[in-house]
Order: sequence, then structure tokens, then C-alpha cells
Amino acid sequence: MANSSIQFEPSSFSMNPHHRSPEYNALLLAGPRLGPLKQAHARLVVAGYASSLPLTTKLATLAVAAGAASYAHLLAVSHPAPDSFLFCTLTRAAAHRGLPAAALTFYRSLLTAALPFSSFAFTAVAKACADLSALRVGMAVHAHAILFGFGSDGFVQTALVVLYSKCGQLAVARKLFDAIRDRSVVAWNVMISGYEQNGLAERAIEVYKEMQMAGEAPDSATFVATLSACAQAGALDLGREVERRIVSERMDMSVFLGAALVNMYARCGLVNKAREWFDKLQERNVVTWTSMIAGYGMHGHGHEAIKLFHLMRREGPPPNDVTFVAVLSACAHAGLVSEGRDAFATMKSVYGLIPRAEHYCSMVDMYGRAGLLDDAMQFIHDSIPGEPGPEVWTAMLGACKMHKNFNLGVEVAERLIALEPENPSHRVLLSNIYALSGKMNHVEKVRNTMIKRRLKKQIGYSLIEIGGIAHLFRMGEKSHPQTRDIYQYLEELIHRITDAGYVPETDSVLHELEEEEREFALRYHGEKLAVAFGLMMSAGSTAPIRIIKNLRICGDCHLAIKYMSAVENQEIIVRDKHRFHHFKDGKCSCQEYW
DNA sequence: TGCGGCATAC
Repeated sequence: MANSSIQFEPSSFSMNPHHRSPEYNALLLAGPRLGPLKQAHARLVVAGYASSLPLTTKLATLAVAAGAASYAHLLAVSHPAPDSFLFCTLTRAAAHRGLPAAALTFYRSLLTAALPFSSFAFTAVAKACADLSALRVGMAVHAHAILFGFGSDGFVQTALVVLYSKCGQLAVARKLFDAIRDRSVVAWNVMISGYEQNGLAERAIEVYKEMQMAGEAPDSATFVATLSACAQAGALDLGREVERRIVSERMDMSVFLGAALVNMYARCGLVNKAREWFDKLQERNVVTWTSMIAGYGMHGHGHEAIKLFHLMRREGPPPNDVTFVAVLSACAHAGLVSEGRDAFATMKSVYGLIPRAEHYCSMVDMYGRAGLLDDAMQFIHDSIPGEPGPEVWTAMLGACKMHKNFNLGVEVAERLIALEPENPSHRVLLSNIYALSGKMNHVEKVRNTMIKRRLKKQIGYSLIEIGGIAHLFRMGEKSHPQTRDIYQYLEELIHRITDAGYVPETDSVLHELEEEEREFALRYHGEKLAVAFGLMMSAGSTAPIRIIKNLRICGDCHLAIKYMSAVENQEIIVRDKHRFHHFKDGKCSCQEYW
């Protein structure tokens, strides 16, 4: 924020005349480039400055910045009297440069030389461990930090919150966060983003709200992390509120903030708002473009995605591997087979990118959804090097189910189960396929195996946000305070859609595996309850009803919601695990292509 | 010389 008081610029006084020596200037001139640095090094040796500590420190730091960590290490350990500052600086430079293993090496040198520590060493080495997701080493570093008296240093504590978050230890991260006495805005930000990055968007949002309650002023990184959490949770109301603050506080629209806004709107279902922001942004990088393309893809707007991709190729930054995941997935969800095939070829021939599992997966999915099961199998055999991973077979299995190819489906499912025996979703799909082909004795067998092996399928839920509050509905949910009204509303709604021609798609009920779920059947699936609640609460309003579902929407709910959108004359938008469904006038934007 | 931020398959 603008500070109205007059202050001296500290930088104009920080020039140390000592650093103006010709040797030091030669190092600065060489910069982080290995060749020139080696020449400057040679001159230092000739001029007799080889044992000057400040010059060695600068030289070695620049070598790390040039990526030559082992050269820097050699310089440091061959110095007759290296000091703590030298190793701390190198640890930090290596961590900063994305050389975490080298950072650990410098940190060990500091330990073995029995030199004093500074908090800088701990923040740097904690970051290195975080980047490596090296929990055990990180815990040792944490112990050292406490031992050497830096346990309550705010910078060190914050770096440790990052470490535990990156290692997935959110409970530990939170405990450390709570223990920080004067939490800086950075501490709040890392806690928000720690939850968000670990898929705990609701917790991230809670921390953001706590931060507001604590009267802490957010900065642009706070908003970036919070918008990501909103995108993940589908929390549109909060996302809009954050947007309002960003605009009203005239916050600098960094490339991060811009991409976060585009992403939030796309993933909350407002793909046009996402595009408005995309067009408005001054600065767009590969992530901004990729977010927008992915946004079109998940809404089934394959042609828009391809159009934007072509525009990107003409006037945007070069697409990277993630861009191609978004492009291929967009093609798969819109049935654009030849466009997808072209993009896949371009990726390799023009951009020299090596396809990963995600790309193969999208290609198989694309052929498979389009009903080209033979092409999908051929692609698996001809284009994928080595053994295809389980993700590829999962895509293939989905296609078999979609196009009711039972023989191939059973074959693929058995292959998958052999590959990942503990993954319940493969068995759920296999039982779906048996159910669809009417082999109820086989369904029963799969179900019994799952019970015996204690494999539980993921519990589905649907969320709806009303007035900024998320209401969660599982199948047969009865804990909501308005349960009676909701069920009554749903009963009436089902009567009305039945009059309009709705016939329950009972295929979808056959794979319900848990006992307690069976008694409720399709009628009370979470998404139906959530839609009923949404319709009930929005009587008279024309704003679309927005539902977020954690799994894929089932066939019967898909059908029922189409009818609901017609009889209630209301747009209903459902985000499921894979994409958006916009229901309007009895039709869905996915055109049964999901 | 220190802690933090955006996009990805089923």
C-alpha cells in the first residue's frame, strides 16, 4: 500500500565501497554465466585474491546461479577458512535456483564445518526439502532449527509450514502455523495455499476467512491462493467477492492474479466471464492461455478451445505439455477426433514435446468417447511406448462402458484389476459393465469380492452454494435442517417430471454397493437433493442453479435434471468430476458426450 | 543473504 511518509531510499546508501574493487566488478560483469565466471576466477587467482572470502562468496554464488553447483562447492570447500555466511548464502542460492539437492549439500557442509548457523540457512534448506518432498530430512532440519535456537523465528516457522504442507502433513503444518506469534501475511498465504494444494479447498477458505476476522490485510498472493481454492471448491460467491476487492483496491494485476481469475471463473462455470478477464489482461503467459483453453474444454466448447489454441500458436507464447493436455482433453470432450489427432502430431513434431500418460490418456479417451474403440486399442498398441499405465486402461474401460462393448470391457477391467487390485473404482466399473449386460450373478460376485477385501467405493456428494454457504448432500442425506421440505419438494418434482415423460434409468442403481445406500436407491441421490434444494430456495429467481459433484454424475440424475430444467424452466449447471453440464430446456450441453 | 502466488488426463 502507498506510504505517504517521506523516507530515504535505503538502496542509495547500501553501496559498499569495498564491493567496488575491480575484481568484484569483474565478477558482477560476468554474471551468472559459467564461462565468463571461470575467466574471472582465473584472474582472481593470478591477482592473488584466491583466498579473499567476499570474492569467493560472490564467485561461488554466481556459479550456483549459473547452475554449476559442484563448481561452487569445490570453490567453497577448497577455501582455507570458509565462514558461515559463505555456506548459508550458497544454501540459499541453490534452493532459490531450483537445485534442492545442492542446497542440502551446502547445508551439510555447514554442519560438518561446525560453523554457526543463521536463520537464512534454515529457511533455505527447508525450502529445498519442501521442493524434494523430503519429509524425513525436513524433520531433521526442523529439529536442528529448534536445537540452534531458531524455533520461534517467524521466517523459519513459515518455511517449515511450507515444508510440511508440501509433504502432505497438513496437521503438522497447521500446528506450526498456529504457534507462530506474529503471523505475517506470508504465513497466512502459505497456510491457505498449503490446504489448497492438498485438495482441501474448504479448509483453505476457512483460513482466508480467519485471516479476515483477524484483521490481517491480504496481498495479491492471498487472493491468488484464495481464488485457486474457490476454483477447486466451486465457491463462486467468495470468488466474486475476492474479484470485487481486487478491483476496488486497484491491486496490480500480476500474471498470477490474472490467471487465477480466469481459472476461478472457468472452474466455477462462468466460462464467458473467464474469457472477459482473459481479454482484459495486459499480461498473459502460457498458464493464462492454458487455463482458458482448459476452461473451454471442461465446458464441452471444443471448437472454442481449438480456436484459442490456434490464436495462441499465432500470437501467444509457445504451448507446453500442459497446454496439450488441455487441448487434447477439450477434443476428447467435444468429439473433435481429427483436431485432436493433429494436435497430438503437432505437439511432437513442432514443439518437440514428449507425450506423457495424460496425453496418451486423452487420446484414448478421445477415440473411445467417439466410439472408435478399435482406433483406441490400436493407438494403445502402436503409439504408447512400453506398458500402458492404469490411467490409459481406465480411459479405455470408460469407453467400453459408454459404448456397451461388454467383452472388451471385461477384458480391460480384468487387466486393470490385476494392475491395481486395491483400487475400488475399477471393480465398480466392472460391476457396472456386468449390470449393463444383464449378468447379475457377476455383479454379485464383484460386489462380494469388494466386501471381502474391504474395498469401499468413494462416497459421492453434491454441493450447492446459497448466499455464500455451501450445503452438502450425500445420498439420502437427512441432516439438513430443511430436510422435510427438501424431500417433499423433490417428491413433487419427480411427479412432475414423470408426467413430462421421465422414466428412471434403473441401470444406474444396480451398482450401488453399500448396504445403507441400497435402501435409498436413485431417488435420493445427492445431486437430486441438491437441485431440489436449489430450486426450492430460488423460487422466482432466474439465476442458474449451480451444483458441484465430486464424482461423475450418474445416468439417471443426468436424465432427471434434463427434465427438471424443462419443467421448472430453470438453467441448472452441474460440475462433475470431469466436466460441466449445462442443463436448459430439457437438454444438456454435453449432448450425451461425457 | 530469508518465508508465499497461476494451468493438466480418467
